[in-house]
Amino acid sequence: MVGTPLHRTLADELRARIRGGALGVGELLPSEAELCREFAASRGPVRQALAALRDEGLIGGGQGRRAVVLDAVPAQPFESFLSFTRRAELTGHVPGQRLHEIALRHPSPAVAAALQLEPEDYAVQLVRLRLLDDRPAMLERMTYVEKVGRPLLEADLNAGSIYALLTAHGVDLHSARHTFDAVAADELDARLLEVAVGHPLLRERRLTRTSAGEALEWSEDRYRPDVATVTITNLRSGRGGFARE
Amino acid sequence: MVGTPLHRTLADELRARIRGGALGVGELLPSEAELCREFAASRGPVRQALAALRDEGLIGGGQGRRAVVLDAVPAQPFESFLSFTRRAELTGHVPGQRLHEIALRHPSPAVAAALQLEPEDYAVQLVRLRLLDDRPAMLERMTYVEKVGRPLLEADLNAGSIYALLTAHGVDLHSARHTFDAVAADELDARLLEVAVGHPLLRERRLTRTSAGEALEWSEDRYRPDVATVTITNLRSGRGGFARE
DNA sequence: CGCAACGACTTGTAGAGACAAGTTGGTATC
DNA sequence: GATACCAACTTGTCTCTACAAGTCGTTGCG
Repeated sequence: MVGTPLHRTLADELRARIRGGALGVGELLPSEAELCREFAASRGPVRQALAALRDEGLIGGGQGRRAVVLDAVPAQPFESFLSFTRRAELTGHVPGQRLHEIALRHPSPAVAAALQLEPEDYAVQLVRLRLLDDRPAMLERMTYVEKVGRPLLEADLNAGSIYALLTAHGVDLHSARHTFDAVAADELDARLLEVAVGHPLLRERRLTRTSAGEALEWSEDRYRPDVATVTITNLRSGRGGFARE
Repeated sequence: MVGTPLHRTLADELRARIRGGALGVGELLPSEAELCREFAASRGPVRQALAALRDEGLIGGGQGRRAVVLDAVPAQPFESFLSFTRRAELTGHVPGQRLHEIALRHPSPAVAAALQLEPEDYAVQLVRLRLLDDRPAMLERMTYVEKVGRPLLEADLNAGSIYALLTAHGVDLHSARHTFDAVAADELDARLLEVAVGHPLLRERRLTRTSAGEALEWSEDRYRPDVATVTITNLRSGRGGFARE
């Protein structure tokens, strides 16, 4: 693999050992010096890789103490935050989707402003109905900046998770800002979600950014409250979890 | 300050500049080389400090590009998660409240189950209207286990934050689970929030626990979506922030 | 036997240097 | 004027060195 930074391949290798069971929970990792020898690297990249695993909650440790494997299956708060598919699977439901439309067009001024786009820029917009156990659960209206959205035009959007597709394309999803409120169902909502016009729906508006702070995606999701809700758990000190069900 | 690592004081200093307004949102940070000169440090600690701010979502940037301030108000995860009062103050609004009723009674079976109470146990229940800038914003129906709720019976609930009152009494609030959906306004909602019956409202149901896992509080809050919404920020690796406005 | 001191090992912190890779703005050319 | 190119600047990555600070097992003394 040419082009991938050393610290990254190192982190991937260690992650694989932990997930694969070569390093069990509670076991000690090799010391930094040993890792340096093994991978013929200096301490910099080794420490960078270990810091990454520490951030993910995979390993712990402290000054003077070797790093220890904490958990083989780390919480993936971010992934489950963004992926309806992943969350449905984790809660034992069968996710599904029906693409309503996909288009390449100039977004409306409001959406363009959220994504920091110029009036002449294009964006990929799609409307998709999400299902839980074959029942209409959520209607998502998503807008991607052109560069990110291009691959979606050729993908089979009835087949899988957009989140998985984007990360597979190397898209750098880093942070997301979610705003929740309630709205009355409009014409389209009512038809696709199979409720009456005016029925209360949970609305989630989301802006997703890269680590550089560039906006990538603007999404407006509307949930049928009797089929799907959004759940968050937060601790006084620690990472927050997130779930949809 | 003896004993604190250089990269930490550096991060603190930069954080202070951003929060204090010396570095506004959208502004570019000094380059790494400039920071090295200014603090007479090498690039190591400087980069460590910048990485910390990046993790917090305060700054962005990329290879070849200077770091840029993304957000001046970093997440205050737990406190702002629970306190309407605190959040309103942070966003520059004036919070208010009008107590509708407070009672010591046997809770309904559903609420008793959520709080793991026996049928003969008492609980303190209150209904309170929350205001933002004197406009009705949210109606909260809260239930506390008797031991925790007792002090509330004697407190002036029109004056301040219950969260602040409880922590002042040494109550060990540790984790909270929030579930969001949408409901139609009922009779009481409509009268107090000044909307029509059937109007869509954002509903947040919350179960708060001690660090030992005992349930303390069950709350059902209903937001007027045109006055108040709920916002969460989550990062790929790091704690999620939370805000109401 | 209990305990303190020591030493080997480990991670945390910091400095300096070097090159790669990306961005930006100015300049020369067509 | 539009475009291609280049040079300066900036961040990303990596190496090497050095010392501080913490952990832990061992050793020797009381």
